[in-house]
Amino acid sequence: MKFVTRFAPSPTGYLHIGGARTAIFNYLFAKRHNGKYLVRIEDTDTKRSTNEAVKAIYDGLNWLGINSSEKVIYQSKNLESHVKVAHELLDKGFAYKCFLTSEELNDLRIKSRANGKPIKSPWRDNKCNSEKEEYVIRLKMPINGTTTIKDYVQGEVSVKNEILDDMIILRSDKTPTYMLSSVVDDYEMGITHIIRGDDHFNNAFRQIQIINFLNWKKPSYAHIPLIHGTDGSKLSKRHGATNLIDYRSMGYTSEAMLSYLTQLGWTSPEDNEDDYEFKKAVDLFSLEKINKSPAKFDIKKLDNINSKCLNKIDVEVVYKLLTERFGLVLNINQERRLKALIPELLKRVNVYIDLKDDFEWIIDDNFLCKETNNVKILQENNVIINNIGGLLKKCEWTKESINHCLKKFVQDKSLKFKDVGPIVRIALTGKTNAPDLVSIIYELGCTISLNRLNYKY
RNA sequence: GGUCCCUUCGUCUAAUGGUUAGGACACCGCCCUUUCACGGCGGCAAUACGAGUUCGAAUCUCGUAGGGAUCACCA
Repeated sequence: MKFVTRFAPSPTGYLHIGGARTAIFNYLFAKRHNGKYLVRIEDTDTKRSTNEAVKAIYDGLNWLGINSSEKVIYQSKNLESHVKVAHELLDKGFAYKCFLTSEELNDLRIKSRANGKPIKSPWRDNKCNSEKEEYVIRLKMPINGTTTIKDYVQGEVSVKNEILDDMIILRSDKTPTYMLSSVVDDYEMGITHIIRGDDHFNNAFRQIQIINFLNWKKPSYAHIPLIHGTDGSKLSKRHGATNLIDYRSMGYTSEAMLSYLTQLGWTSPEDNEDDYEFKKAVDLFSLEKINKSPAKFDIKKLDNINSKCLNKIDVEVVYKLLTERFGLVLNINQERRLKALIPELLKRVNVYIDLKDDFEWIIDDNFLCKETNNVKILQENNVIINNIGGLLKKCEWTKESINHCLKKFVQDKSLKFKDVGPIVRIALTGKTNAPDLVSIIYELGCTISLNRLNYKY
């Protein structure tokens, strides 16, 4: 059997975290079964769809590296086909023209809310059509029996057909609605597995009626639970960024995002490592292991995974991320210093943009400590750093010798390393938290280290 | 309100009727150590509640409470 999945976002805003995860699950499932993963832009609502949103979706998917296996499909390009199906449904008696005005509809809605029954248009059983040109086409939902869906995530769920409303499939302006277009496109694209957000679950019972009327093959369904914020409510701006791409600018890697989102709601059946790589999930993914309950978005966990990813990826990659992000133009020495210290610095941050706090002392050849409290400490201990500067001048430039030099100084002066270390660190970096001294001195090089240590504060 | 879904440490989750209810993140402590980290070791911490079925329930059934989805000429 061939597997075809699709991610079908509507271009009305940026790519949401939840949408991204839906895309990932679709991608994973298709790859796992050597199938196709397609992207379809659901832009039948011309009033709300924008080109910017389409671009935002592409940017997000590109960042994660989960692009469509084939050319992206725009729903709006297939409108004719949707309209044709609407009329087919009408001709076969599975749909009807409804001439209700919006006022009449409002009245019906109020009544339906009161008695708990769906809206039934009086035009449903009217044999004679009105002469008016203003009408919508509604689907004639079955009123008896039940509809059952065997969902990969939700299990077997049944609803009574009487609760199904006669949904509109063609608007009065003759354009098809999502409820119709989506079904037709899924059919024409040969989608075998519909993996989408839980918010579409109720739609499935209604959309499946179209499939039944037309005798089309039913796709399999997997309605995945939504992602919630820390307080358990639907993820929103209150909980921080919900725009996927914002996490790129915050310094997260796409690898981390991919891994985090993959494990949010899905557990690997074999590998219990929480920080498994996304690549492994391609071989292990299964819809059955998706949890039914919504998961909360936890940025601390993302931080942890991101930190692990950063420490695993190549220094060259991090260097590239940094120079692009901050527009750094470095000479060969500056580049060498930064690259040499990146591995040490990465142990101390969760997101790579936090490395910017260390740029100055690493890159700037003429850097000197400026922070007033720290300058004061240097003034009080100027002799010590100058002494060390003097000793290092005669030192062979290897880590062993530098280490030996520092240790000997401490010993000769009958001091503790902790009396000297922090001062030297401030002189070299202007900070109290930094990688180990020997590495700093060695990588900064003789000239720069001596300049900073011999300075008269 | 109707319909549907959900509920295990703070968080992500494991445990397909029998486990001292396991792991990871976070948090706390100890060790390592020239600071901060990394790393290592350890600790805190959960089956929403109430009945029932059973020798035995996190697991099956029912009820209660809480949460979520949906009820558009949006998708």
